[in-house]
Amino acid sequence: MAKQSCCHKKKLRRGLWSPEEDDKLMNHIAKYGHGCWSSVPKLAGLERCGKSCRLRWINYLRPDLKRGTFSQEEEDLIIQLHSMLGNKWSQIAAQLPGRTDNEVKNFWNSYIKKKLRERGIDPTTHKPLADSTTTASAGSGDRRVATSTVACRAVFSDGAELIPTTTTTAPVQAVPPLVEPTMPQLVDGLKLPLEYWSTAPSSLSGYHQALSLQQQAAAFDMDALSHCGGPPAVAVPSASRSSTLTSMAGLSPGAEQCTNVAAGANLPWLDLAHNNGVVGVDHYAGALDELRWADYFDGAFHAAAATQQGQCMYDAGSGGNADDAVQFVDVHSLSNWC
DNA sequence: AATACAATCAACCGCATCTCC
DNA sequence: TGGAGATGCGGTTGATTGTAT
Repeated sequence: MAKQSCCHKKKLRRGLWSPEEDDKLMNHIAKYGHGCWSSVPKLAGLERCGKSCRLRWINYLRPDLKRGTFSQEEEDLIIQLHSMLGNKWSQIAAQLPGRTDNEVKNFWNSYIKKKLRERGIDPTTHKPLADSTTTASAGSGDRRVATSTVACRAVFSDGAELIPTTTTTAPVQAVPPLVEPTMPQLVDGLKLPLEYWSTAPSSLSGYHQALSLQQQAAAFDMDALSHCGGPPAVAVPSASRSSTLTSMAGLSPGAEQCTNVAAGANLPWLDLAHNNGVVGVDHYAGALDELRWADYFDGAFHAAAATQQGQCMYDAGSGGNADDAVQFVDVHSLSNWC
């Protein structure tokens, strides 16, 4: 017999929400906040499970939701972020104010995925389709092997294609091993230009650029991580709490310390640009682990490696059309895991 | 107008992780 | 320290809506 959900077990209502149910949930949260979700349905007079209430609130009722169609800028940003983060929908959605992970995921699956395929790009690997199949079949454990074989056709959001005349084919073994960085190289100022991911350095310069940034990371001031009034391990929340960000931006109680989340999607404890002290990375090893930087840099290093191939899949390279491309990723926002 | 097919999106499910006792 | 419950996430499903024939 198939395992049944909590709603089944408790014989609770399932399926679409009625306007009356929405009203009840809205009114309850407006008055009391959601607090413990499992107690919300009872307190709000709903025959739903807490999980269902939470989902309804996050995906539909939250007052800060944007709704409507995605703009070209949002679409470009989603593609960029997906190339770096993969299917980390909550993290991607955190960079898009007013959008939910579910919304972004649906948009990706129903629209962007198809669009990329039509342009000959594998939506999973963000590499040209034919090429990604060959590299995938190689099944190598060394990601640099895969990226070093990427073809150089770039397809941009306006449909333009760019086929560079030269292709770097430096043997992989000639490249010194990249040590996966532990903390953002994104230190220099508040915003990281996306040109970093899309510039076309020659041969090994991309590697050296990454290495240089890696060295910067070693000198990165992470003391700022504790600006929220506590040791980093406490102040820096887990990545798995990312979606809490957006709910905190809403009406939930106890969100005072994060009110600027709603305004600018920035966290006070991540106000890195205003602190120039230098501490060792090891000092915050625990916090780093919590932040799952590896998840981020796994993708980022893909992109850095791709730069060695003169590859710019989506944006700024389209003849420098700045209007069409998302130029910056807010570094702080990339760290918005609350 | 009726039907079939495709696209969209809200909601569910199962699992992983976190928190509390 | 371990277990139970709560929470969050990503994948998937299914109902609804739109479009083509």
